[in-house]
Amino acid sequence: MDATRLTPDFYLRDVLLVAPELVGKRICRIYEDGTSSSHIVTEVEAYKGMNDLACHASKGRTPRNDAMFQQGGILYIYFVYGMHWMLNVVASVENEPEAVLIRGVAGCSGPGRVSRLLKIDRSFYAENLGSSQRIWIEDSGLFPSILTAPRIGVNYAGSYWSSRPWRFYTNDYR
DNA sequence: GGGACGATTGAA
DNA sequence: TCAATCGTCCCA
Repeated sequence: MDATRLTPDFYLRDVLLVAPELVGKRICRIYEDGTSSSHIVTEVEAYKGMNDLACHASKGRTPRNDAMFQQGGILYIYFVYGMHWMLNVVASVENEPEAVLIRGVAGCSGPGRVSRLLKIDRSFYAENLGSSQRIWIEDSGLFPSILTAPRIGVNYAGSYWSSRPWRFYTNDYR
């Protein structure tokens, strides 16, 4: 079923390589009732290391962001605005805190909506995409055209970091 | 213990 | 334009 599941080495690279390559990949999910779904990733954002003031890791390692400091290939899940779960894929090697926020899949735009669609919650914190039986990412064989833009909702990080073109998306699957 | 704030969303 | 809503983190 998951013969094309991405292997750990895919994630153990710089987040600025991993993030754009995740666009067009297929995110697969098996739910508790046995049903399943898969969706093509259409929009992501890269958060890169302790110097990136928009990245949670810039505040130092805490229980909340610990997953981002771990080896790539796991999920970093957090809760914001009192109501939304954010789904992130951890990239790079241990102690290089980098992650990719999944902002949209085909037919569903917005990070909070994606998590609601995929029924993501705290229980997915640090879930391993290489071995999980309920969520993983597959190669789709697709090669969408990728566009870039500044990241959304990070003005608090200052003009330099908020203007990095680290949002990657495609319009190929609308 | 108290308070500020957020990688958002949906409605006014 | 603005309220909803609460976990996390900093300061006292």
